[in-house]
Amino acid sequence: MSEDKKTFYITTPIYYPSDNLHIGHTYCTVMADAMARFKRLEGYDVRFLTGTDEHGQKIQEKAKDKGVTPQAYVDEIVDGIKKLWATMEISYDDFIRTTEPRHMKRVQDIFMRMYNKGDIYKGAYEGWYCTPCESFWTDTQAGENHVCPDCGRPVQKAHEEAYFFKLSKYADKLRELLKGGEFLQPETRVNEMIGFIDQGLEDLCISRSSFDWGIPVPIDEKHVMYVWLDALSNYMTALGYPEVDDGISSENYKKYWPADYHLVGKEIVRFHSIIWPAMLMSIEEPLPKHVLGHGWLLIDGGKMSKSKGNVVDPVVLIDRYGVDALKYFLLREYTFGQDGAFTNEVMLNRMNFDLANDLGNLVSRTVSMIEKYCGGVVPAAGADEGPDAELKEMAVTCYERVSKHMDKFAFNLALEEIWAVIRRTNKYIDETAPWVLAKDEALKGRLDTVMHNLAEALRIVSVLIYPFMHHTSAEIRKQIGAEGDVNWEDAKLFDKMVGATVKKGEAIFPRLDIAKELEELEALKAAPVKPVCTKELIEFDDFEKIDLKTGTIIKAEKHPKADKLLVFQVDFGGEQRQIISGVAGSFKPEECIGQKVVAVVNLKPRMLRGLESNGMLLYACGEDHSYKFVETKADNGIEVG
RNA sequence: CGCGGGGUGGAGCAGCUGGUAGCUUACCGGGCUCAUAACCCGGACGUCGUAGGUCCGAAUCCUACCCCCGCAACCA
Repeated sequence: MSEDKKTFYITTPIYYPSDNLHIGHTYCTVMADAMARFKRLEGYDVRFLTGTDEHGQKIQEKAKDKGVTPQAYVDEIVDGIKKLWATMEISYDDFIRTTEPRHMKRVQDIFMRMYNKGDIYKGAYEGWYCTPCESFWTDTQAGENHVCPDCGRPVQKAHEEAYFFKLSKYADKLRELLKGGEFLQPETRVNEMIGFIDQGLEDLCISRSSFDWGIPVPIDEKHVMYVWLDALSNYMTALGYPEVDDGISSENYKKYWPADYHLVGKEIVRFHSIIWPAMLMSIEEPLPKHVLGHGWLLIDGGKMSKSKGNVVDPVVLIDRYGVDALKYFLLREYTFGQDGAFTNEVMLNRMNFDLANDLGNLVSRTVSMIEKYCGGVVPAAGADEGPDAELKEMAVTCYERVSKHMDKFAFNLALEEIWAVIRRTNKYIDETAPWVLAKDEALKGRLDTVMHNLAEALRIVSVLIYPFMHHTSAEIRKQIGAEGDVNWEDAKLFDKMVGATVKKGEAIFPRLDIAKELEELEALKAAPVKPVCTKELIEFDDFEKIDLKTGTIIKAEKHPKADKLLVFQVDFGGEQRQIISGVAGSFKPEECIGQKVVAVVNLKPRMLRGLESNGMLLYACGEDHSYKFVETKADNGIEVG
């Protein structure tokens, strides 16, 4: 029997353990977990994979800064990630780490398959090199000013020998794949990807020799593989593909590949819908059925980032509100594929209104009444009356609506349907007014029917919410006395509870004092103490070389050919200069006029998009690129030192 | 003309394979007392960014424009 079960293979991205995970990673993993649990409940043979992508320059550097080996560095962070998933009871079947031998050997094998196919060639990769840091940077990383993102010093254009994958060769097939309409969702991403292909695919650089924390290229020991092959192939290597001589069977590959769904963030949709299928085309293996790009959780209207200090730590929220409340909120509040605003207030509102008021309170009042009116035992029902039929109908058909939404990963709508049943049940209590029935012995039969229906409705709810909140499901079942394991088929029935013994327990979701919680959450996120000095020490002579002078901006305008640049004319009391700054995001030109400033005036002149900049204005610069002028009260042209 | 997303009652969102706008919350009024000051009912509040167009009919399709926000080869 179980041999014939339909399989369902779902993956999350493998996360990059350069820092601890935040709520965004949790969001993605929670969705995958809910889907995996749902499919298991529906009877599928589910394989759920998550893991970590542990190689690369950034991790090598972080480890170096910390004075540990890269392996030791990632081990510690991965340990934290696994603990987080354990706390949240993420039901993954396998956790793959790209530093594991089972993965590395297989990636090398995949490389060789592509190489032997003639899809990999040696070429030169062009980029920017920072000699003091010995780091290689891409065009984007070096930015318009061509400086090292790390130390801020100028970088030189440089060539690095590297291996390339003939991505361009697959452009037509990829376009066809995307136009098929089934592969990539949501659909809005499809046009984006086709547009990207249409502007011309370049071959992909897949190796690096400027760092060595990676999987060695099998045919050239000077190189390690760049993220593409290394990370993307995890989805197969974890299943034991390809067969290599290490005793791990590829049975799982035969069974579960191709993947049903790769769940990914919108920023890596491109890699999963272009590079990944191209790789698979090269090694002639089946393509995943679907790539799903989910949206981001935005904080204060912007992306969460460490430098802004607005990273939301899931551990804090779990400690305070519990795993289920957090999962419910994440799944209920946001629409798959779209960005959503995360605020503590939105979260606490959901927890209070939906969980405490609607569900928690319903459980509480139901169990209390059955104890009070029926001696704690769920009675048999009499004939339907009044709203009985409507309640039953809504409850026993809810699974259909939930399934329909889950097929589209519309977790929010699935939960909304379940909550419609919960609300209907609350309403049912009002309509039937059991406390009135209880006063008249002649109405005992009717009272029993109502109590029975309430217990059944709650039992169905306990089944339906299982994939999303299995603890809550269990707690409800305990309180209403539902026996046995959760079974999807039971969501279709309305007569399982007669004779069950209810037992009032703690409130499953205590009501929160939102104002107080908001205050405490705010206090918790008190900014971590940052060291004042973040750069290497310099000699006094080095400092002496910098010529700082005061001045006043007398003219300001946008750079005609650049979005981020403002062109200032600055008066230094005698001499007037043109200085360009990348601060268009922080100021409007007109509001800068008359601004007193401090400038470095012995910086070598530099052309910026066709206009010369003669010096540099000083700003207090937030890491999120919000600038504030360093002001002075001195007259123009005064030496600063 | 770089690419993309979005602009819907006070707030946050859904609707967008076209047929006179829906959900949660807040607000006002009422009901109930089994329950976690919860629950239930009713009400007010929107010319669906702007201007055109297609159509018997558009928030939903087309065109132009305005305003926010991301991305521009690796931060879910």
